[in-house]
Amino acid sequence: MNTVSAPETSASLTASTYERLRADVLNGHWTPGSKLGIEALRAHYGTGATPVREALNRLAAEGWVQHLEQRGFAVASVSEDALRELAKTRVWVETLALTQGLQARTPEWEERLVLALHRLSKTPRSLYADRYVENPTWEKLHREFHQVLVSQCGSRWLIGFCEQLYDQAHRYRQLAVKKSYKRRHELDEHKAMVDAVLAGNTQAACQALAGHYEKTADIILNSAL
Amino acid sequence: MNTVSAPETSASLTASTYERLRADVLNGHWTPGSKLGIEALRAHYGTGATPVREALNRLAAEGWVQHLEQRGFAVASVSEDALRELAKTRVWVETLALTQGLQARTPEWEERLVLALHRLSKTPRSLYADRYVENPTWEKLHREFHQVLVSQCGSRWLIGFCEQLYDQAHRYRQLAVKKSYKRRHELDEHKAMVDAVLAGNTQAACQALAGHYEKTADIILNSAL
DNA sequence: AGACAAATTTTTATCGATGAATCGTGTCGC
DNA sequence: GCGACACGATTCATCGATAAAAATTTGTCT
Repeated sequence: MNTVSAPETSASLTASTYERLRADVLNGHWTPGSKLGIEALRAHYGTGATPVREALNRLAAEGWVQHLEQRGFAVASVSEDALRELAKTRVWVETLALTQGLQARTPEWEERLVLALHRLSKTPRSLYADRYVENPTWEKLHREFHQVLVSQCGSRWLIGFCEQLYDQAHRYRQLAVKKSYKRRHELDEHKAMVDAVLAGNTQAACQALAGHYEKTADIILNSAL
Repeated sequence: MNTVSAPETSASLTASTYERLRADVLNGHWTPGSKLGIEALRAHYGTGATPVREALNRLAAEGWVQHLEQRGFAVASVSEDALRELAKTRVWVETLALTQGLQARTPEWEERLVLALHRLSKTPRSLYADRYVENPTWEKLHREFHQVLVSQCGSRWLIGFCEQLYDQAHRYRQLAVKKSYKRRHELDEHKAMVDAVLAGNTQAACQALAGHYEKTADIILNSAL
């Protein structure tokens, strides 16, 4: 849709530090609960304290890091309960978004959905067949697929919430995958959702969606966070 | 519940600047769309540029201000469409939260709700009977009431979303009230919700809730934003 | 040894100054 | 008359230095 990457040195230092730091929290590079000392980050990302601090403030507002008044920042912690709550919320909120989307469905949306699924199906989840190595393309397309799924709901707020929850869940997935990667037929699950949407069957679509998220949460929980 | 105010010089400068700035955006002190120059804010809040900047970064992440790369910050703009979308989303999300809350209802929750309504009913909306002057106590209790209403849903995410939406709607209300204040029987509406909840009637509760928000939005829209 | 207090080190929060980009304005050429 | 360009004035983003807090170590006394 629009130009994709290469934010290398483009934007402000704050912006690029924010993105890198965020990505590093998301993919588990910084362990949940661990302290994010200014000096350490400053050195790691090769900037001054100001950009680091501003980035941390944004991330704190978004809930990725925790700000302890007068004693710095720490990576937001994780817990089994929090994951269960997250999964539950996702089912609720995305069911809502999907239901609304179906009530306002258009051929154009259906086409975008089919296309997103097609692209996802053409991309392997892992870079290698024998062992799991994260495939950035798959990750991007997967996020896009879920984004399209809720994009028809007609509320930018709701779409934003879904994205937030997606990213939160993504972190849990990343953390789990580091322990053990479990093969899975997610393509079938995605296809089931699309089929239900194309058939205009709200109930089936929501059920597929709920099943998908519950399964994801179970897998993560079983990998012993 | 806990100590309320007087964050005067207590916390860090960033924290207090954040709170004050946020409050000023919420109650319309800074006009939507207007520029928030660092120097102006620095002077107004009597601090250095750093705390102002960090506060702005948090507010940007929360959607209260807009950050234009390399050209500063501006108060998030408003529009009729945005308000309609906001109201719609509120109905959806709070209906969801309320429904879930009712499915997990407890005597303790009902008591908190009754109490919140009682306190609200004892407080006048305006400080004066003849003309409208915002009553901070009423504002606080009103927010609390709506918070309690959704607090039983079992998802901190959902509760957080509801609060975000409440605060967003609050800004629109503040902006509208500056143009014209319209007397209204909100107490009856609040009572209708509580009654429905106490009766365990999910449908009636959600209907009352939806009506309440739609009416609010209409009043604001009619005051010619 | 354990508890407390003082002294030291580390880290955070904030300031003032500087480099860098944007904006405004006036001039020149067509 | 109007757009391209250059120059100055603002304003933003970032740095290095410093004051203020917290954490850590050391030292003393019971």
